[in-house]
Amino acid sequence: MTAKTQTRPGGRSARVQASVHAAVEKLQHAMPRDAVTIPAIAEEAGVTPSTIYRRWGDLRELFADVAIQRLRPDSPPADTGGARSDLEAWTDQYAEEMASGPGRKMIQDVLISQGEDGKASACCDITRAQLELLAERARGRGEAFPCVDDVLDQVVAPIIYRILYDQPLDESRWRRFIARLFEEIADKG
Amino acid sequence: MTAKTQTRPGGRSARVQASVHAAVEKLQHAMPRDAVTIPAIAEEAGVTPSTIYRRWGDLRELFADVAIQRLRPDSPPADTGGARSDLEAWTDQYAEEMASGPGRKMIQDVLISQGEDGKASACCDITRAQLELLAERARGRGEAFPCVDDVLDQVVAPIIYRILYDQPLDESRWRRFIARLFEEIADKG
DNA sequence: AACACTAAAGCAAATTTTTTGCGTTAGTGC
DNA sequence: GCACTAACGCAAAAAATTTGCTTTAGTGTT
Repeated sequence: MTAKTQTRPGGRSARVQASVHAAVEKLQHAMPRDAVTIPAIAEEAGVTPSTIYRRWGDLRELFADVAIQRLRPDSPPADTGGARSDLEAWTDQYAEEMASGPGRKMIQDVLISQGEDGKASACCDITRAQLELLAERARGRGEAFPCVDDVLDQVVAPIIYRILYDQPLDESRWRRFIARLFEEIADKG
Repeated sequence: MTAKTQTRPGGRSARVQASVHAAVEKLQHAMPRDAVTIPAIAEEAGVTPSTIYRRWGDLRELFADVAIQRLRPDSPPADTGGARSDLEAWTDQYAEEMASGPGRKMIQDVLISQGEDGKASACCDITRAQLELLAERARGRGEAFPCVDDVLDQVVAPIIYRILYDQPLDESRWRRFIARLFEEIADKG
């Protein structure tokens, strides 16, 4: 996952990674974001700056790395008993989380990095996986559920887009988008 | 617009801004992006680094500034004779432009900056203005046109979202999204 | 047209960050 | 336990950013 944790001679990632990540999170709370420098993180983490430079390259990559870990949901989406209300509940929580100060920072951190590898798409995949879970749960109940890509495009995308462009959506609006998707699959059924 | 171009004693922006912008664009073409440094830009532009630092703060702000100017469309959207085909044509061009290498960089540059001011929302506003133009044109012809916010949320947002997350949409998909919006307003009419 | 006023730009020194070479240490597989 | 490899620490060198002060160029007024 973090690339070098595999079984190869010489690897030593776990400890350093943990303390650096912790240092980043601590400093991000303690001071304005642009004041968080690599030398400062290094000192807080008890490692040398060069370690961080060599391992992450720059602040952006490091921040993105931390952000992705925070994005990873710690619990599966709530089960409210019905497909549509499941999706609504998930969306409400997702939107709130993303619109929050830290949430926006995370999105930006991930997008900004996009150095070469697909760190950004990894982040999107996490969301998709959550939705797949909801879809599967619905299927298990014999309920209809919109295509996951459609949910991404018509519900998640506008939420993120508006957050990025500083004009957050309100709940009634994404509720409407969800309603549309369910209407559409109802027509076909 | 660029803040200091107003009528105030002491202003001197125009010349420096022009040469710095030009230098940025030239260097961005000539070398990998991370190799473009402020000192290099300063030399190319024939100004002192400190001038750039004081005026823009850092590379991100400067890049965003340049990107926004490039985003500003130089011609109004094509007139294809009908509201729906106008929107389709505009969307095709927009998506292509944004999905291109330089387009993606621009999006990122703008989003990354988001220092304090609403540079990002300015960028969204440019898109909105284009859509308003299409809507007005349709109105002039007596044709129905979807709500601009709906177009932003259901057509533009997924295009940008997918580009950011490195999984670009294909044409048939946004065509479908456009179709949905037109169906919806047809139902109400 | 000259004058006063203000903010931007130049310059250079001080500071901080980033890069780099090399020796050391810790984790892996045999 | 042994050999091997990559990550880390350390320190010097290079590059970047910041900062105080001076000079220069626009603006508005008389």
